[in-house]
Amino acid sequence: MMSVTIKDIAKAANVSYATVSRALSGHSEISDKTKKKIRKLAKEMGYTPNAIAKGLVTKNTKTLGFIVPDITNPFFPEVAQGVEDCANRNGYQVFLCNTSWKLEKEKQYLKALYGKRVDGIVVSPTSNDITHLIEADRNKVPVVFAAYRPAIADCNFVATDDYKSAEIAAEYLLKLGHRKIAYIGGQQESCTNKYRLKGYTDVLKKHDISLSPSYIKHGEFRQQSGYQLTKELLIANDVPTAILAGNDIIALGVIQAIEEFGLDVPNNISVVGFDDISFASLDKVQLTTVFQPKYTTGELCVEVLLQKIKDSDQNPTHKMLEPELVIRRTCKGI
Amino acid sequence: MMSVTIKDIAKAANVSYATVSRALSGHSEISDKTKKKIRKLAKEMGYTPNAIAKGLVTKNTKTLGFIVPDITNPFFPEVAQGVEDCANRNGYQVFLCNTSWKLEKEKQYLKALYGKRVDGIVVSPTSNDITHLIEADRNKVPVVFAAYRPAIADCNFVATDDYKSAEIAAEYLLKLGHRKIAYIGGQQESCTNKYRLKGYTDVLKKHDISLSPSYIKHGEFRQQSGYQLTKELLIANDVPTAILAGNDIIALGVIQAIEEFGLDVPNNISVVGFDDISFASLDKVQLTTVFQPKYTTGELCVEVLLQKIKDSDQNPTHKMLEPELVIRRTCKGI
DNA sequence: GCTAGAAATTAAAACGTTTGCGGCATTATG
DNA sequence: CATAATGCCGCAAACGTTTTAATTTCTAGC
Repeated sequence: MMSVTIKDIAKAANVSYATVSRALSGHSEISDKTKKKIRKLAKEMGYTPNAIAKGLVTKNTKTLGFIVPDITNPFFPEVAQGVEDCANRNGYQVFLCNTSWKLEKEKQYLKALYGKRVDGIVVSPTSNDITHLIEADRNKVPVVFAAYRPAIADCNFVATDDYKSAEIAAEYLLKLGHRKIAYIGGQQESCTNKYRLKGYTDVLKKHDISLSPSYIKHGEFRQQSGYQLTKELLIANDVPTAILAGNDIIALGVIQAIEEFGLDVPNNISVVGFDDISFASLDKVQLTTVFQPKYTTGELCVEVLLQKIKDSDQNPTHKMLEPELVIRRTCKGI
Repeated sequence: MMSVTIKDIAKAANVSYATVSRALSGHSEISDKTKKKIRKLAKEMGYTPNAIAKGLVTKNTKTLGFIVPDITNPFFPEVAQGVEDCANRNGYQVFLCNTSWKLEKEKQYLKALYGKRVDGIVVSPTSNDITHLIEADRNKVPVVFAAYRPAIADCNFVATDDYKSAEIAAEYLLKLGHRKIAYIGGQQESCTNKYRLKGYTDVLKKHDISLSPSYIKHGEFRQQSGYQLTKELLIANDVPTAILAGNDIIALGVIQAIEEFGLDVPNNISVVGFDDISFASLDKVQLTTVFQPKYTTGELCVEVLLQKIKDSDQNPTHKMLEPELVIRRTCKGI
């Protein structure tokens, strides 16, 4: 498995290896004749440039990292697709790193990515503890946050306005006549969750609706968690007429629990989610939810990342994307 | 953003950089005293080893590539999870490459991965044209096929027995009394599809059931494709009583088309899929399907890959995993 | 206190590229 | 025809590691 190097070609062509390098890369003074000759030779010999040797001298690897908390939630593959496509279009490749919502893994991956000298990192953080990411951004490698709005101003992010998303959803439920609206969230500490929760509580407050603390529950951004939490909620005596779920897969769990409990969606309880993952639009599901531009988020992330790579001391970019209510069949007026 | 190197540490510690290297890597003769001193220093100075420089000399990058056709199909994230976890456990990282079912992209990625000198590649090929992958495996970098059984014997793969899967499904449908069973497949050329199709046709033949060619349709492994093809099927006059879908997401499209057509699943038409993606078990969906051990597939792939990396001239490994019929609510007896 | 041998350290080469600088042909200029 | 300008190309250093061989330092035995 000995691979052919630039030196082998140089020997075969009887030129210096500087010449080979120039012929292959193109962007240097070299005669057309030798360029063609060498390129032909390289092809014949089955030469594949060693990107890692190249990276060592040029100091860039044309590689990005993408850290996600849960590749199994269809939300992330869709943004990953955006990340990947855009990176690819610009000649970059991406390391996908899945943390399974574990901060420790996130830290490990960050270190590994930096060790591999990726040119930049887009990350959808696992928790609200992002000090390591900020530190990396400041001293080591450009970072942009995906689908996450950091509390600190001095960093790049592109996110959908979670606060507004929750407002829209809550307002919609209110308009339908609901007053007893529960919230089944994901990780309580997560930024996304905080904004959504705040959007929800603010709207209720604005309409002078007192919210019972038993109506607010937190777990994880997982179907199982939504299921479990909803069960607990229903077992308690005061059943709500509507449930705002932390995201779509939670919503799926919520619905499952409701129906298993013998109640109907939307006749007994209305449910709305967030994200609009592809399965939400399934005929059988028809989940009312708040759309987030997932693919676009991914694309924009690498766009700002590439900007940052090109010009390292530009001002931080913040992109706020617009959510959109998509009404399907899991909500009903009272 | 100047990173600290081994030389900086050497200077600070007043030793040669060979010593630093040894102190950090550990597996060489060095006194405990200097080892501790240097490690402490390295930490203080915020040293992160440059994996790419290391890769250049050691000839391995502790990096794997994983090429998938469609990250958006939940089947692949689950095997990706297996790939990633297992790789991670063994100190490897993985490049995720998404081809969107495009052969050209697959070739590009293969080249890029080899350029980055990954230590191995697991690939779920996009088409049945795998010559480039075989060539790579022979001359450049170990390759193992995931969820794919190559026609050529001399290569590594781990796959679920697609032929058997289709047999099981078809037998089940027959047992329920169905005789008019259609097949809505994915890419016709794909290996997976061929085996599943053959399993299906063989079983029908065995039971002396003539199969109308209009009952066999091919498109892509996508929901939209299943939807479209089923519409065409239903418009023609001879409506089947059961449909075997090429995989679960196709099945979802199939069901959608059937219901939109005014028929009911399973009362008018039974449907079975393949894979058992997580959404198949949704209360609202309850898709009868043939389970494939997705996570395990991923894990096993990297296990055999790591074996192959360790011992490059060992015999090819073939792992055949067992499918399993999971009966839910989309099938009914006649 | 000397020496043999072991243990710890250093020096230097190597990995496969890119690139600045210098030199040699070749062509243009007067 | 001599010189200047230009175009191509080669030399060699550099990137940050690991590792082999050589060298120094230490330890122990006498």
